[in-house]
Amino acid sequence: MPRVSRQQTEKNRAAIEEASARLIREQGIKGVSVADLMAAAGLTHGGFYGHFESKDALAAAACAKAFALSLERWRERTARAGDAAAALRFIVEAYLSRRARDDAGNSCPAASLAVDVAREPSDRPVRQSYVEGIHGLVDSLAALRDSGDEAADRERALVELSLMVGALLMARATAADPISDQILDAARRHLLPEDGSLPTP
Amino acid sequence: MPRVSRQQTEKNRAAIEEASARLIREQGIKGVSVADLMAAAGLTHGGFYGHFESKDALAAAACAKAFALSLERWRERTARAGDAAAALRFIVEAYLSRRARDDAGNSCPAASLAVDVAREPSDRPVRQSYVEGIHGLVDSLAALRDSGDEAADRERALVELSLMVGALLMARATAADPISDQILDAARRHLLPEDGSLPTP
DNA sequence: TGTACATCAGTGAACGCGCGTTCACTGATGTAC
DNA sequence: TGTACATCAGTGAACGCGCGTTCACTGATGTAC
Repeated sequence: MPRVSRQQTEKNRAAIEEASARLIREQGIKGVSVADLMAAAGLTHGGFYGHFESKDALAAAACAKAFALSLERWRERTARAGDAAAALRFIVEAYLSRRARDDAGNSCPAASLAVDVAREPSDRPVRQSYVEGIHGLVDSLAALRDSGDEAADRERALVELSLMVGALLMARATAADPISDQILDAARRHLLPEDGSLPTP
Repeated sequence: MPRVSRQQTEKNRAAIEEASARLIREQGIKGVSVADLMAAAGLTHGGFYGHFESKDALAAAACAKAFALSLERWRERTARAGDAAAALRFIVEAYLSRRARDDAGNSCPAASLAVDVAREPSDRPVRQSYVEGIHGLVDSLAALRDSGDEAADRERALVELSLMVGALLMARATAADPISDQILDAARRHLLPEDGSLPTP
């Protein structure tokens, strides 16, 4: 059934972006085909080029979308928390949870897409999306400190995000081995030292 | 020129493994073809299945090889350093160097292969290679502490490796943006707090 | 040590398949009057 | 408001291409005597 209303067209485009944001985090940019992505949005592959110039262009849009979703979730957690310390705790605990490890498609693109983006040639638009996304997350983490020393807050945020990304990715790659949980727990205790032992999932 | 001596056959197999260890770290397991890998070893693609049962089996061997090379390099650095603290400094500085960021093919497989391995189904042999490799690196890092508290040394090693992996991967994905160097510097200062500012590459 | 021959490592064409992208077509949507 | 028609979002077949894997073949290596 061809020709669809403008409203529906926009919905379809959004559906392609959202499905792609999930699928490329799960399986990688090269791991899903245009036909896969369109099918996940409930469409057939032929209409793809009416929405995006190329698969590269979609990858950039999907990466930006994934970061936007992550940042939004961080903001919700921050709003729900009483203070900045509690907000940081919520963010870290969710980031390093078994749920996040086992559901790459809904977790942080800074981690899930890092290697894909690193392997893209430097002129590909997805790299710019990734850089902007990292800036957004780092600024957001640094703002939680607000110690007065802006440089120190930012440096701390860079370390926090790096540790979370590394721990999440290694935990994912070693899932099924006991070291996977140990990595997540060690990273969480390091970031939240007041934490004693941990709640089981 | 077919039929080659047994010695040459072994050399060829080693060359395939070594070329693959480099290329899959650079471009990913899915990013290089069997023909690419064989060509990098100076051979044609048809002979591949005389050496390996499948591309999956090669990926596992190449991953193991990459970890073995990394561990060997850590051991050389440790031997060259006067004491354990100096060894840790050598390892961290090399790990978080611009050189390592810009040369994924020769740097730590714990980072370069994390996402590829995480996306492999759990029955693929490369996952076992990765888990064993991580155990080797963690044990090696923990041994450098040797504080008497084995559990604490190991937990610290898990945090150190996670931070290095995350920082290296994010620095790679953001290369060309100033934040890339800032990530490497922040992680290094966190791991080597006695470090003041840094030598430029 | 020398000879005859079986072995098998490597070659390159070929296989079926899925990829990103293009395009003629369809028919409901949006618009001009 | 109603009608006639141009527009264009989505469909599905088709394109050239590269993938992992197979296989008949080649001829130097390794071995039996």
